[in-house]
Amino acid sequence: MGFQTEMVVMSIKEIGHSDENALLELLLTYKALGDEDALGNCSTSGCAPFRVKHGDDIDFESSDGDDDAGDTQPNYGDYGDESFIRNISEKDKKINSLVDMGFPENEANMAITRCGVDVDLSVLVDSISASLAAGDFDLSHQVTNRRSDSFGGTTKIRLIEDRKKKRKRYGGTAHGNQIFLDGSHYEHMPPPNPMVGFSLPNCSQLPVDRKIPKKAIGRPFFYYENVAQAPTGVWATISRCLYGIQPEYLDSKHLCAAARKRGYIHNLPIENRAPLLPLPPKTILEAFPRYKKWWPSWDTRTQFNCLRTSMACQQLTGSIGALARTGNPPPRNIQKDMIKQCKEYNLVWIGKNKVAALEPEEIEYLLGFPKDHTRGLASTNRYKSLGNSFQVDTVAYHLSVLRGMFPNGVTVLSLFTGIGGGEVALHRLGIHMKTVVSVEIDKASKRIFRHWWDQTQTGTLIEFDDVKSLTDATVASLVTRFGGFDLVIGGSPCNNLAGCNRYSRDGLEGKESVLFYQYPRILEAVKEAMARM
DNA sequence: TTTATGATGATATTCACA
DNA sequence: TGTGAATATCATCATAAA
Repeated sequence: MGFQTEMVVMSIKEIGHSDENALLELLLTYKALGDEDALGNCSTSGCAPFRVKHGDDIDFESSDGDDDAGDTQPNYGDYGDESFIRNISEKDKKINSLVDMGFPENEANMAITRCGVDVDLSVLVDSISASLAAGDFDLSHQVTNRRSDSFGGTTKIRLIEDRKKKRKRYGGTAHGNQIFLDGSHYEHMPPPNPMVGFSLPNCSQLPVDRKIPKKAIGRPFFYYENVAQAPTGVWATISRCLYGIQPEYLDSKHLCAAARKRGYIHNLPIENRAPLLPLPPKTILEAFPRYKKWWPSWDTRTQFNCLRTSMACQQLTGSIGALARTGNPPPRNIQKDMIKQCKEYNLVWIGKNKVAALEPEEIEYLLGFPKDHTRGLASTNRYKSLGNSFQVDTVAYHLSVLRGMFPNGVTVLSLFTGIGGGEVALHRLGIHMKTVVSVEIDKASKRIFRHWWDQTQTGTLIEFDDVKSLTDATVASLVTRFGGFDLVIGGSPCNNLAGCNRYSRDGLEGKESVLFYQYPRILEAVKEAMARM
């Protein structure tokens, strides 16, 4: 039948999800009317409750059809219903449901294999959509007249599947986008080179063709972050779920001494940004002059690579020290091997022929956190929490535009707070936080953030553990209580997106990274609640 | 039970060169 | 412009040690 996800969502919103026959009947009606007439032209699918109307606005539809009174469960796109699957095996029933929605049976089966049989139907829909969409999306940020044509023809699907099998997961050639025989290609939002965002401190404004849909303009401002080099198609999906706004890709090496290639999607103004002062050092030896004494001339590094969550082991640093003693200088081929390891693990020369990993305090400094911000945790946990955090100077540069807009302070909804990189950025900008509603599940990170808050802030801190437990009803209640939010900020888990994950780089449908979908769900709940104020 | 350690590639981009 | 080599990457797992 070839129904689009949006069509399914609209139908469910209209009649609920307990009446399968009525649902299918309505879907058929939509189909008979023609996708475009019923739904508008749509080039989306990665996130379920995303609907594009005719014209130039992009509108979200809340995934839960009611006002969430008494809503206590995570419900983003939740139209799975146990009564729906009562009489037959869960897997078969879900496959049948998905096939009835127009998905290919093999894709439905694969989605259940990927996501498990217990997940909501919406998760399976999103998984299949993302999978199929890889070869079926228009790249434009704007709404186009290109019809999605459901999920493409059978031939195309098989072609995509064959290609996927060959590539195993997210692969591709080393050169450019995948081009199919029919001329289409995978959705792709390659980061620019150089990765300098829309502007840099003390540099002239770059010409930026930036379009923000009407509905996404203004309060609440939002700021979303994740790794720039996510698997192909991930940023296109993220962008679609965040009003089609193009990511601002920026490598923090342009603001500090460590690389951190990240994508940021936000609706903040980009004029009149101001960096934190003093500007942080941009080279290793400016940041840590004491290492100059031991730094060999043949180690030509001037900046660190990405500061990650785990450090080099002693065995590695010891073996590099031994290699360093093979000559003065060591043979070129040995130098090459050593530099390769030093780059990968961000090692520094702390003595004669002696390298070591950066200390947690040094990483705090490079990332723009106050000294001892994470002190109190075991060192491995300090590395982990820091590796997962923002580079404060980078984020502060983007958030700096809020200073003039909210002279009396801001009310913040902070999702995936971690150790509070966003809040530290606001604090260092001199922006008062009247209230922060923080959502973070990791107890150690929560403790770090709470201690920092108690020491530096006078505003109100409200904490939640899990984004999934922050229901639309709770969001509405918070909006009423605090008069809305000025800023919704957060970077969702990158575990399944990061290139260094050798085990579960599963994309946005991965176990942790799937939490991304909570961000647009909650953001939209905030916007809807604020619209009712 | 918590923490530290060492081993575990694939993917995608960048760059040099023909 | 096309090709191959070089390079970078918010990680995870099993196991040992504390």
